[in-house]
Amino acid sequence: MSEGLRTGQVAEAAGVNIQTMRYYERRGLLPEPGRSPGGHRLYDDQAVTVLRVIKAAQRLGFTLDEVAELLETGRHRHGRPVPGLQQRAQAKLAEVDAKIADLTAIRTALAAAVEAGCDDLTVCAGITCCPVPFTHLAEENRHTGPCG
Amino acid sequence: MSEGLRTGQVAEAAGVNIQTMRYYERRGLLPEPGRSPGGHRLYDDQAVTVLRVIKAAQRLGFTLDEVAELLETGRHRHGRPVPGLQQRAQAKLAEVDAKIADLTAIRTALAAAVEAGCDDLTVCAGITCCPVPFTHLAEENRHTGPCG
DNA sequence: TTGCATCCGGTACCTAGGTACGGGTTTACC
DNA sequence: GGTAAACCCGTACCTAGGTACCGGATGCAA
Repeated sequence: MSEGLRTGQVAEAAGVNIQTMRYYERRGLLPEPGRSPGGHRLYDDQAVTVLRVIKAAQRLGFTLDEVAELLETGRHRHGRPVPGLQQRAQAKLAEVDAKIADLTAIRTALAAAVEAGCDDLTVCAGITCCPVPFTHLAEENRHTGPCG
Repeated sequence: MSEGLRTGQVAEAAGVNIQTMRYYERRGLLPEPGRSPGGHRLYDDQAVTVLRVIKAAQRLGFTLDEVAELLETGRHRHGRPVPGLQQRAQAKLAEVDAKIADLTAIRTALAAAVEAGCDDLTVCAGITCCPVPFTHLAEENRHTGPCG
């Protein structure tokens, strides 16, 4: 019976381990799929997408809890009003913006290093670019605090 | 003798644990500082900056190994030609650009969710925005591979 | 010189996020 | 109906990145 994708197929398509899928299911990141009469999981192909989204968000430094939040914000349960969702979404948005800003700073510093042709370079030996990179990133500890 | 900052001061200023500093030192992320006659570490205030940079990069999803690479690219040992540095810098740059792109995708989806006023919304119950968010993020597995 | 805060190195422990193993079903195909 | 591959659940184990604890030494002020 090929009514839906089996665990292995989804895992393969998304490039993750089967055990990882079950782990995500336990953590509530991956919705529980239907089952075959014999108890085998049967996914629809959105599962693959979800998995890829999870992995992408993770690479960007979100924890699994944050990813869960992100996903829920995104799917927002179709019309059922989730209280506080607006605020959480706003907060997430700010967080994402901050990350983009930081990455942009890194990007700039990196691009400068590349452009200066660091492989053979004595030019900058004293200018701003050298002593420590990405300085503007670190000027304040705006991200410090209860780490949340 | 207050010739330089002591471990505790630096840790405090950067918002990290003292043990963590020693850990970074062992990992080669934080250069070994000078010592007092009695063996206590004495840092200059750049150490604080470096620590903050490390933490910022980490929040963006870089591993400590990657951060080390990033830092080395940035400081590039003042004029001593490091072979292959150009290439590594280029690669890092591409990586950073990809991250920015992904974050931007997430940002867009999130902004849409906010703007649609998800708290009371039935409007989109069927449109692209709903079934799974950030779809464009996941369309291909461009990041898949040996995970490097 | 006494005393308390701080630091030292070494080792043990902790959390997040997986991954592997084992013994037992289910599926799918001949 | 037989059988190999894939799946089930539960539990144990692993890596990265820290953190905590310990007994002993140092720094510095009174």
